[in-house]
Amino acid sequence: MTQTKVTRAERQAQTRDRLIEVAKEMFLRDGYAATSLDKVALEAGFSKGAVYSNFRGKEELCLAVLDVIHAEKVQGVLDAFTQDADLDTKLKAFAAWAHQGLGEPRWTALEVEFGAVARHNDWVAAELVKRHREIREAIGQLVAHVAEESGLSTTVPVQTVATALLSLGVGLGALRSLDSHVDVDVFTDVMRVLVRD
Amino acid sequence: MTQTKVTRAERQAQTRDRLIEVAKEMFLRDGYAATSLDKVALEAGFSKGAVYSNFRGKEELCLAVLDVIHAEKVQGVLDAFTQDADLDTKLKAFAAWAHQGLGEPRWTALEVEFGAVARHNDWVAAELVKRHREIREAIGQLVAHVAEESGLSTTVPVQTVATALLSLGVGLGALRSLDSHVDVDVFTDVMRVLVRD
DNA sequence: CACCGCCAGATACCATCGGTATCCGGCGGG
DNA sequence: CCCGCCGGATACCGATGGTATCTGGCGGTG
Repeated sequence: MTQTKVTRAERQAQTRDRLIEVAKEMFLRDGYAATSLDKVALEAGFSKGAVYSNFRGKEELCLAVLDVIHAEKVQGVLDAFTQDADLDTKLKAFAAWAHQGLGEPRWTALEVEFGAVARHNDWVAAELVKRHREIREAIGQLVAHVAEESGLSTTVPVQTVATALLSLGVGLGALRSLDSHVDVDVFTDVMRVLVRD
Repeated sequence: MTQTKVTRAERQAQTRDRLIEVAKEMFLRDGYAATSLDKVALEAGFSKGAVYSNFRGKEELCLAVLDVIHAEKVQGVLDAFTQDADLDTKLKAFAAWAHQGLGEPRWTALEVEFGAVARHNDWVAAELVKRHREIREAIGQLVAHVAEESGLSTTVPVQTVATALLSLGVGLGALRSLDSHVDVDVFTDVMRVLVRD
């Protein structure tokens, strides 16, 4: 039985999580600019005041949302490559994941739209850059690990591969969010070329 | 001596061109959302009414701006590859152009930010997709031409190369507009890998 | 156990923006 | 020469992000 014995801090944490959850859905579906704080708060069952009492503003809310999304993405990549199988199986698993990842949800679209916002606020820009560097670092380590494990070498430095894959993913996703005819397999095709030797 | 003998249509065309010119500068410098039509009109020496009498709205103004930018970009690429020299010289010329193209101006940032806007307006989305397809087509033909001329074959289909290069350029530019430490050379590195055999 | 300070969240309000409706003044055809 | 037409100006609206202020109930204290 869940006691109604919840401290104020716990209540606030619940409010915060619910706001992030609702905001994530709306940001991904409608984009950053088209999602108003009023609508997020209302959909979550609160008023705009709740948002401003949990986040410094719209940007900080979006950063919190991006943190959740990034964690999900990292987990997805790890799941694909962690299984005990040969490289081709792993690449296929990753390709399948990338397919549904670059397919419908508009993650990269949100990422780049928010990037435009960040350019007007040094603090937001710094926070976003920090996250991007972590992601590139993670990709680089993963690529290095996979390459070594499979006895392959990359055609260019690992850091270049990481930057290329992140850029390609972001760009491809952004293009695809407009034109679903853009071929998703381009991503894995390029990836194979970069790690082949 | 330039006669003041200008028809009304000519005057309006001048107004339109001036608005596009000013809007291009402000969109690239501050981004789409952060550029208000009031400021554009004022900076151009007109009022907001002039904007709405020349364009259906902010989106159409931005499409006109993108047309100008696209034309400049295409010309830049052609200039790099049209010169009569060996492949490596051409690639170096292109690399130099890409360096200053992906470096400071925030073209790709504008492109992806406007892409987010386009998702809420079918007509705008269609117009943008049309332009993207033309660009990919142009890149594809150029790559095919260069490869054939140099007796090389691409490691993946030409259309894939074109999509990869456009996506990579867009993504890399978007990332770089936030974090200038992201390596520009990634673009040409990947390009070399894709056309080498 | 009663009381009161404090804080999460609500409410009211403001500036700015894209967009629309309406108006004005000078060009150009009759 | 004159009047209709249209490019551009002006006034206004609804929505949005952000700020200031208020309030009611939780939780530490005597």
